[in-house]
Amino acid sequence: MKEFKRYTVTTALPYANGPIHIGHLAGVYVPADIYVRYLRLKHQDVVFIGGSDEHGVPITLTARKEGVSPQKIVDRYHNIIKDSFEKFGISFDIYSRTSNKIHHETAASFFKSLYDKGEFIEKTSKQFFDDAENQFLADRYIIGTCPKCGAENAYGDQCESCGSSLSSDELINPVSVISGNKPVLKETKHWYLPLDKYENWLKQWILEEHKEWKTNVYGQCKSWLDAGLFPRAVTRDLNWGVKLPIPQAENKVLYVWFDAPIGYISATKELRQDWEKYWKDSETKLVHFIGKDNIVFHCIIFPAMLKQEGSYILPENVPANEFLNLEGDKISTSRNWAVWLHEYLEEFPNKQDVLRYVLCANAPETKDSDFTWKDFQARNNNELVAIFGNFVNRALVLTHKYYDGKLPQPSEITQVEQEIREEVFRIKSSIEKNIENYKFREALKDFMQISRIGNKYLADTEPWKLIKTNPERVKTIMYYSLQLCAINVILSEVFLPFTSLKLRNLLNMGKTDWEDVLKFDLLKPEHKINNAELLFEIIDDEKIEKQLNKLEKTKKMNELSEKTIDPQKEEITYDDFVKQDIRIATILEAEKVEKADKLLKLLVDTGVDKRTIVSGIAEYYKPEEIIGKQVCVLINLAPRKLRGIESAGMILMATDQDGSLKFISPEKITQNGSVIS
RNA sequence: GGCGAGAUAGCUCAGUCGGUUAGAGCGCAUGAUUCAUAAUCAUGAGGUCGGCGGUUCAACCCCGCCUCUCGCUACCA
Repeated sequence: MKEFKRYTVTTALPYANGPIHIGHLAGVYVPADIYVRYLRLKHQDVVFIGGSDEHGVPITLTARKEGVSPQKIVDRYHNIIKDSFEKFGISFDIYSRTSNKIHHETAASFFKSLYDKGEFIEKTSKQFFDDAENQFLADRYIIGTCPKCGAENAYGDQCESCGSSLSSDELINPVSVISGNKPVLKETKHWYLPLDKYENWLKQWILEEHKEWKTNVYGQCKSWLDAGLFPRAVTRDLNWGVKLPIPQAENKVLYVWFDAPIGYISATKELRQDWEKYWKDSETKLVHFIGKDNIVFHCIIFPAMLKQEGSYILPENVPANEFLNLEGDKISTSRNWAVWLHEYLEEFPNKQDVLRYVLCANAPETKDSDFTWKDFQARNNNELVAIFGNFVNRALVLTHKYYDGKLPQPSEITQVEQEIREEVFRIKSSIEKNIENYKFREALKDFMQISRIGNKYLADTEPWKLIKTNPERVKTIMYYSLQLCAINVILSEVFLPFTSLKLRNLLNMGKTDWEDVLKFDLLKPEHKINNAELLFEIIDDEKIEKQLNKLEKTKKMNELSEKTIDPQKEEITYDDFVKQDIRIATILEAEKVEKADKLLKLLVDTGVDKRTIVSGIAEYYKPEEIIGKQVCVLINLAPRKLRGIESAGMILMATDQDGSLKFISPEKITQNGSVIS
């Protein structure tokens, strides 16, 4: 293992288009915070970097919707997010933002240095342009009729009605969101990062030199690298973002994925004059904490940028987590299926550590995991209250009862105490090993083991009985119990910072560092401790019910909104309608199209002729069960090649509420070629 | 269709290099206990390690095929 002099730890920049929820915390910020708190306790030189990602199209859309400037939007969410992190004790050295001047300068000069080296490819392509507003339109700025489900108001990149991903040139009747005008195609120039050129060294660096990365991360990278990389545009036509520092690039900004990771560097710059040693010295260990959606950016694209720039180090590890579900369903911002941090803070005041504990204990380290309120309650009541809180309380209460709150002078040590010392030694090194290998769930279990040992110690030795027969022995027992509490102060500083502080105050304990864990004299005889106070309180069913009801309500709201029927489209004339030549036809043959999940190749008798039509219905109909079926076919639609097969027409389908497709068939057998009007 | 990750106790998850009887926490059952927030401690029940085949003296682990879940990707007129 290579030894490092210092650490640069970054966390994915949350997108400032909404508040943050437990998924963010569990996947990225809690693990990163544990890692960093641990390093600090070991007196390592570390910078812990976070910040808001404030550019990109969705923010401009929110701004437009609300009729305010994008800066207004990001100011709002940046503050909410920053506040949530602070209140949860995520101990960033700096929480910055990409709308800062220093970031704009850093990102622009990063681009410039790659540009000057000739790293980019320039390409001209045609994109939609709004004449009235005199600007190019991102996919998200174009709406139109979805070519798949016919819903209006589909975005240029995705139809929210049927969920299919689109590209803006597919939309029927595209309209500019900004002016309402029909956009025109116009040439525009962009700069591309030729990732394909870096394939060789990326393969060597990841696949050969970083086999120790988590399997999910390594596998995902291998998948991308094996598939082959392609040049990727680093610029966009937009006026919200980092302006290009080159001439003839009016109204062009850096693509948000290019500027966001540079935000880590800008924030470090903002934090420290000597920032360069955290980014350019090979004795620095760079670690990116992210969610699995970000793997390709942090393992392939950002490293490519850093390496080609020339002066930067590459990440040593990218411990990406999977996703956290909520009560069995995917967390979704747009469907409001989430536990928002700012709401939790209000509804569970002073219980930050409970959530930190639950999210760490059940973190999606190796696969998606599920947050349930029942589990939250159980872990609080059965683990934090019953094991940790209870042990500390027992030790404190007994000390007050027998010794008026002063540590007794221990007498002889027995085999039991010797074994406890050995266990603590073992636990400490296990926590170290687990944290250093990003196994925070295991490390947290190790930590709880201290209190389990304590509870067993008390149950086995029964000081409340011995006090009558062997008071000298009790002194040793209580002394050792309190030392275990003191050890908990140090260990919990990593996982449960608020509780750690509270316990430290209860014990009247001074400064400590990580290695003190092995000392069994952190508290000296005669040392006075404060009155016992509970570290955690039981969470009753009522509180949990309340949360479940809240989610139930959200579910009902969503169902209601999903049941809304698309509004009627704009009026057309009879002439418009009769342009479509729709006929009754019979399916003669049907087979699956190879290497396509959704496609069936059909031979239909339209009455006019027999023709081949490729249709995206394979998920809903098996080829053998539809032969002989009569359907409606739009026969004068311009033919188009699909997967290499010429498709002449379109089978009309009804899209049901769940997105499934159903044939429109005549009620009785009807002559093929019959006109539908 | 291609690729990646996963499937182990009722629940949530560990399982190193192939090696004796597959582990933990929670939950459950029984007992002990009363210092402690009905908390604690001990003991126990509970497993075809997703399915089928193969390699091997020996497979949760390696290989092949299949099923299901999640993700990336192609495809959608």
